[in-house]
Amino acid sequence: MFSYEGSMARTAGSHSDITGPRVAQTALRLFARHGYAAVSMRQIAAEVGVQAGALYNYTADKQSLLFDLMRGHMDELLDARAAVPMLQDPVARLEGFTRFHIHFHLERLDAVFVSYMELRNLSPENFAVIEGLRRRYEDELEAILRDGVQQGLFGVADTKITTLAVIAMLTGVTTWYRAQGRLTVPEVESIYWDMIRKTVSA
Amino acid sequence: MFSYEGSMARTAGSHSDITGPRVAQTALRLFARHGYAAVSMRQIAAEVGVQAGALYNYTADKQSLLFDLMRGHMDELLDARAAVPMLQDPVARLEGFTRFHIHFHLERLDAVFVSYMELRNLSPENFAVIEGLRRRYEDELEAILRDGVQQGLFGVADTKITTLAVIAMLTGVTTWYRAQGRLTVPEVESIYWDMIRKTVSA
DNA sequence: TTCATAACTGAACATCCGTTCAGATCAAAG
DNA sequence: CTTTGATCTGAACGGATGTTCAGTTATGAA
Repeated sequence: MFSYEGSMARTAGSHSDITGPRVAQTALRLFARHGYAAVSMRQIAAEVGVQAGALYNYTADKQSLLFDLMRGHMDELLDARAAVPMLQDPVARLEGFTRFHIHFHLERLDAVFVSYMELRNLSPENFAVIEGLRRRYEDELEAILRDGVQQGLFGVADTKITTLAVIAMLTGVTTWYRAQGRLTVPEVESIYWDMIRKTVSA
Repeated sequence: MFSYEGSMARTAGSHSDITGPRVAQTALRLFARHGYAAVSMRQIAAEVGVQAGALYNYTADKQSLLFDLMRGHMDELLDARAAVPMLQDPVARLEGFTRFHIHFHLERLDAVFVSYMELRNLSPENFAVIEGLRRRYEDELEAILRDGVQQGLFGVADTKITTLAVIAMLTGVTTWYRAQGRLTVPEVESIYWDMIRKTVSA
């Protein structure tokens, strides 16, 4: 009389609409926490609650898993940005960009972390894609600064460098902000906007 | 009659004063390029020109290799900073800090990259040590800002946040600056100082 | 020239890695 | 109830991982 508790096949209640997103969420969290190279497919599978082989119903390989997460993040970023109505005044546009950048990134700490730290773990072709999307996002900021300079509203020595400096300052908020801290997101936005406003002032 | 070209022991010309530094340099370069977790002891050994086992004459284990590199970098940072004569005027101190930070970091791109990206690969005890050193460095900037605010020279809403924002902006220079570019290091220093000066202006 | 020791090799250890796949079981449609 | 396809298991693949160590040779001092 033998009884096998562990089955060797499809498990009760299993459904790709549930497992699929769980694979992505779990991979994102583990990649953010420990790094892509340090996380094994078996670890991801264990946290999802399946065997490692089952992951390959949802991704072609580990590299695609990383790339799809980063690609999805960048698409979300550009889509969300495009959904904001375009303004005219460079100062208002810069304030809008600043506030958008901060709250968008603070709501996606894991994705931001992975999208920056794991660039070197992308294959060359995948890297080129992500890099292109990132560039597209930064180009808007550069355009804002250029327009502001042209209209005599901003005092910026080098537009390209200032673009990267502003992005670096803004993204840096993700290293210290925690939701349970003393400041709300809008308060943080205002503090950074005050700094950025002065940084580019004439 | 047999002849063995490959020896099984100490190689001609081998000396720890030469191999030791080469191990450290090679590990730093590979960790910066591919990440700690993605680099194997055998890869490091191959680039140094020894077998993997020989590395253990120079480090207790892989974790110590990483920690010693980061620890060495932070010590260098604090020592180099301490060697600069202390000034009185907060504005002059902030300019000095800005210029120091930029050229020190631009001269050590690999070490900067590793010291930031590989924090999560440190054991908890090692992490605490590095974190403490980093905090000590940032504390000087915070003191400068606090003094400047007290003397009415700076207009800063939140000293702690501004400290981190300034550091983030400054360190961001390492992501784009390359030695063969169009700007010299002093020129880059001046551009960033101009931005920082305005960022904290009253 | 002798000899201690510094420096390294080569092999081995147990364990982990990403990925594949035949087969088993479940879910859902007919 | 039957059937089809979706979902997962468990085992296996070849190879890589960090680390240890007995043995071997070069070095440099005595």
